[in-house]
Amino acid sequence: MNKKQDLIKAGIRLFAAQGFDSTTTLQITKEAGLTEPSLYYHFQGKHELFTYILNTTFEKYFARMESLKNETPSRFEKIENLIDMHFQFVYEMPDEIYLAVSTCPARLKDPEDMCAKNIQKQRLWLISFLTDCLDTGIESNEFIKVPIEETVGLLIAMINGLVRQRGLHLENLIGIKETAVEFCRRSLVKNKH
Amino acid sequence: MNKKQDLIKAGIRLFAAQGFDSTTTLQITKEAGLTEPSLYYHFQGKHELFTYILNTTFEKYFARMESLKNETPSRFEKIENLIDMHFQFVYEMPDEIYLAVSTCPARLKDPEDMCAKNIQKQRLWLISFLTDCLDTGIESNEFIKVPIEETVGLLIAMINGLVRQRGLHLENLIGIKETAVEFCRRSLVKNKH
Amino acid sequence: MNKKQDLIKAGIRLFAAQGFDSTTTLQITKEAGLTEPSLYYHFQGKHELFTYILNTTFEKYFARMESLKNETPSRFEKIENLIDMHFQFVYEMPDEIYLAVSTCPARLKDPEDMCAKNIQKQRLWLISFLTDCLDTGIESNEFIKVPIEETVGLLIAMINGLVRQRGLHLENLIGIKETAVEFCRRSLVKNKH
Amino acid sequence: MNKKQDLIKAGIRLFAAQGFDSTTTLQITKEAGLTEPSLYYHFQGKHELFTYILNTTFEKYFARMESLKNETPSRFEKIENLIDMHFQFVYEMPDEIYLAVSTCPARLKDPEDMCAKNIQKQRLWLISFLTDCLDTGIESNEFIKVPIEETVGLLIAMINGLVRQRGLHLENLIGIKETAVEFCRRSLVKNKH
DNA sequence: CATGAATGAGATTTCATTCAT
DNA sequence: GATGAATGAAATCTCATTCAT
Repeated sequence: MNKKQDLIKAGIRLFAAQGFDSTTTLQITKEAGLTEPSLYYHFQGKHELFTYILNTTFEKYFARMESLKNETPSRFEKIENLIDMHFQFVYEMPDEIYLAVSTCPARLKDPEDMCAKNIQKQRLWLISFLTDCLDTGIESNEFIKVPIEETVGLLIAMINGLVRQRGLHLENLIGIKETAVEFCRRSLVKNKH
Repeated sequence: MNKKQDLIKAGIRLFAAQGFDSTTTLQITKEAGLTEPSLYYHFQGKHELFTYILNTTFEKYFARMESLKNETPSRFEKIENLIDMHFQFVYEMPDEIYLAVSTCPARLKDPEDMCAKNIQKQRLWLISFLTDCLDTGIESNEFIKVPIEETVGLLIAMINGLVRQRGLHLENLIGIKETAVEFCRRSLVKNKH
Repeated sequence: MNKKQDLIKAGIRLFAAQGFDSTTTLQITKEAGLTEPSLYYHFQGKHELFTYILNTTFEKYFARMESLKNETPSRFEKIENLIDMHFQFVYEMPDEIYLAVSTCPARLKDPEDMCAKNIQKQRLWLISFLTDCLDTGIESNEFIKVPIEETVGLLIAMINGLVRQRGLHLENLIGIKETAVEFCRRSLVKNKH
Repeated sequence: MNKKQDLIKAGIRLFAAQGFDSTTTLQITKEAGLTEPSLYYHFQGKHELFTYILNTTFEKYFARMESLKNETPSRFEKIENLIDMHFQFVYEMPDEIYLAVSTCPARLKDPEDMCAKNIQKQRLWLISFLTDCLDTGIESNEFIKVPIEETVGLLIAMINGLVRQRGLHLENLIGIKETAVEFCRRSLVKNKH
């Protein structure tokens, strides 16, 4: 089980850094301290390793997202927690979240591909979560009136953009999460007074 | 010159859709209605074609960005125009802008690579442009006081996220640009009393 | 077309001598005076080369068999011609006929496989041809009364056995064809007396 | 000894069905309910297992053939018994006889190979047995005068063809053995009176 | 006896690239 | 300008075999 974990770790790191096609089985096994054929002992092949990693990652990701649903703070706190969770995730496992958010655009064309399916599922989950937030937030007068579908699209783009930025190590500012949260709060939450 | 343009077009489409490594010279030349060796008549090889496309795209991109500098509306209008320009670009040439914003993370590790250089240049340009906007906007009391560096990072993430979303055809809402602009305006521009 | 023919010839010889699995693409291309990848220029792969050879061979084989149908000698002469044709074929293209008669028992399990289909087609053709011969030969009193289905099975086994023996160079007797024909004649044709 | 027998059985079945090269050690051990390394406990390797099977099979085969020699019926009954024995063998152990009669054309090139040696030995045995039959049968006036060498070749081809046909499950007629025997009898045995 | 884990050798296949025409 | 034919290099994968346990 030890070496299998090494293969997975190496796969996560290399797939995240280079993409699926540019990562060779030799690189992965070398990084795991093994020879090439042993990848085929633990997995059916390169593709199954990738699939395995992606599925595992998405499982973790969806598990975290599910737990957000069950908390019951104010609407905006839900959004805050969503942003928070993504930053938390990217802090704990930068390569995994990068994979989950950014992988395989090449594959998005084939909707049967497991990669496309997960990306789609993630998008639908976020849409459902945020739509619900905005809907009830506007109704309860916590939020100002905004076009819901478009605002949801914008928030998703923002979160994905922030995660990608981090995953690619293009930015590493400590306070950016708070800034993002405040930015959204000012835009959405009605001024008490 | 005609066939060369066909090669470039095919390259843009395929590199954007599949990435550099997953795109083969056969695919490109077939889509251009040619055979493989003719790619080597027009370009030194696959790599030079990619470089050529990326440079051309970034030239167009930077040209548009430069023209934004010379306009002298209010600070927020500058940001609005920046967002606008990206949506305009993604509308006119969806594959090019997707390439410019999202390509070759695999290459980002090698800072000598032209791809990494352009991405870096884009980032620096956006940082400089937005920093200047926020700086003077805050100073002139048009904007509320926000942490500049972080807000700049957030705005870049948002723009990249929006462009990526469109490039991948994950979203196609008509009013999202206006929603994004208003979202930012509410967050940044001081309420005239 | 020259080198493609060389590949085909090498394929015929090697597949006949060693079987499909034991023959490597390197052997084939080397024997054809080429390097390995060129096999993939002319064919989709090793499997397609094999399929191509087998189909071509069976086409030739079936063409010869068809021409036997149109001749109208006595019943026994039809059988004589059938035996003759197989010896002629094995003389002209020993490897091809060996392939046609003996290949790919491993594949016979999958009835969708083109190899199994051709073998099946050959068998059915021979059954139909010989059944017709015996049927009408017995009716017309040229032949003695024999169990038809079983005699057909026997004659097919005999022909296949003779061809295999030759294809494997286990026997090379000049007069064996005549001996076979006379053997069958004595067994089938009524004594004119 | 139990598991060793399972390995042998699996080997017989798979080698007969797929040939030596196309059968993997994994298939064999899986079918025997074991894992790969245990093959190496019981045998030196795949090759030795094959050799072992082939030798055992040929031993049984030769033993049966030897016992035919010692019976002393008429000449034709000897041939009848030979045919009978092969049908008996193919009925009792279809895979073994198929292996004995049809294996490893790939190996026939190397005359040192044990496979080629056995096939050669079988052929020589049959030649000697049948030559003796025909020789004395003709001399004693039981048989008509036929070219001996060629008729022997024909009978061997016939027997091999019948066995192969059965081994490959291409035919399964109940009365074919009798038909074959009568076919030969009519061709060889002098009409009494 | 048996297995989980690993490997060296080698097979098939892909692909960017070249070259003669 | 363009192509048919070919190739070197390398990638994925298979398989008989080994070894520690």
